Amino acid sequence: MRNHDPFELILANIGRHISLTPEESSYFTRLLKPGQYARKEFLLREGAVCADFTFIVSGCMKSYLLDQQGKEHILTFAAPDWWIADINSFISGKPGNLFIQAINDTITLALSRRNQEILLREIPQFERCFRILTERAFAASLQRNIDAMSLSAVERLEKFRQQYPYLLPLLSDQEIASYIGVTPSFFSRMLKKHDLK
Amino acid sequence: MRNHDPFELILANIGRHISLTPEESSYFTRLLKPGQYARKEFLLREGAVCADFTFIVSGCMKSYLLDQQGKEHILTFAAPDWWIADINSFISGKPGNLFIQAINDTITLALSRRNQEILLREIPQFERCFRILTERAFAASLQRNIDAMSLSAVERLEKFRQQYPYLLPLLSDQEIASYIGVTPSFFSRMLKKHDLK
DNA sequence: GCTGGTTCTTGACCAAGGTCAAGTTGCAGG
DNA sequence: CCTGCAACTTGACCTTGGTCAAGAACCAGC
Repeated sequence: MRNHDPFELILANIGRHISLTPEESSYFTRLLKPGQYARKEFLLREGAVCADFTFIVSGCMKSYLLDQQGKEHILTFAAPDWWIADINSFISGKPGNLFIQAINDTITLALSRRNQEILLREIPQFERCFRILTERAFAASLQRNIDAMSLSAVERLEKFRQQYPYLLPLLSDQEIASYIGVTPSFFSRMLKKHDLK
Repeated sequence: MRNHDPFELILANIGRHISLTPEESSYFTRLLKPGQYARKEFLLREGAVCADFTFIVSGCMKSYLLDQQGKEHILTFAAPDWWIADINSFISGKPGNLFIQAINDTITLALSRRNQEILLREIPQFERCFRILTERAFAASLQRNIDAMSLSAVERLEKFRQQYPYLLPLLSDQEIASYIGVTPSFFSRMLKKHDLK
């Protein structure tokens, strides 16, 4: 029997941090808006306000920005069971500079800023939940800063592969190159030179 | 008349996010442990568990790591009214790899993990407060990732100077160089070449 | 007013990674 | 089965920033 409850994954995600009664769970899920995105479809574009905190049910998304020269820099990937947003825009309510785009056909659950506020007011435990989620994301982001400063491109690639093995089959070389911060041509040379194919 | 209440700054910091009764304020401040550090003194060393979330009352601190080649990479500076910690170690309870060191003589207020737990249990509003603080720190960290990927060294320096003008008189060139991710010798050349002195 | 340690500067050389353009390969749609 | 586009590769050359070592400048303490 397959998984017929679209909320099973997100409730398990939340349940790792707080315990909800069935009523609370159902209150929560009613605040979520299901969405689906075809491969390459955008959830958010540069200049738009990021109104939602989005949970990935299946598929995969990426957030990236275009620099002054129009080059794409990938900030994060989001696989199932992860959240994605342009945090800066989400917390400030101002237009952001990130794109969020589906890498694959993707099914999502969106929690809008407004509904998040309602949720936090009605079930204050969620403050705790979001604090913990944010702490972890923050720690991961700091680690990425450290890696960018102290590791070579090859080391960053190795680390990426070990850390996110399940992402590898979903991503093009270009996307991995962008995430670790090198150009596609250097990435290609790097694979060859170090026999990393 | 000078500021005689050592808790004034931290209460204002908290008060930007939540409203406390006088009783709550006093409950909170009793959970804080005052500390002072002489210039160059360590609050935390590599391999130790970071047990405290530390608020800077006056002075200035930095967190950094040493890479495999023994080079120092500064992750964050903390001026008065800021918090500093090795978040990774703090949330996991495991030994971390950061040093936290006073740049100047510094006065601090430390909230231990244990006391934070008590605080969160007794005054759940603090969940909200720490969620917001963490969100902001996370957003800043993401922005730093973006800058590292998409800006040149000179651009990163300019941005740093604009963003933290009050830090400049406290820091040596080496420290700024380390923060923006270049060597001291390249930093020196960079200043000369672009007349940035 | 020395003396010693930092910090900063500079020169000569080096290496990691970028750029641009021209192929190749691969594969999806018709 | 062909066409067309996107992804990947490769060559020639360039730029940014690193390394190492030596000297200059700047204190702080005595």
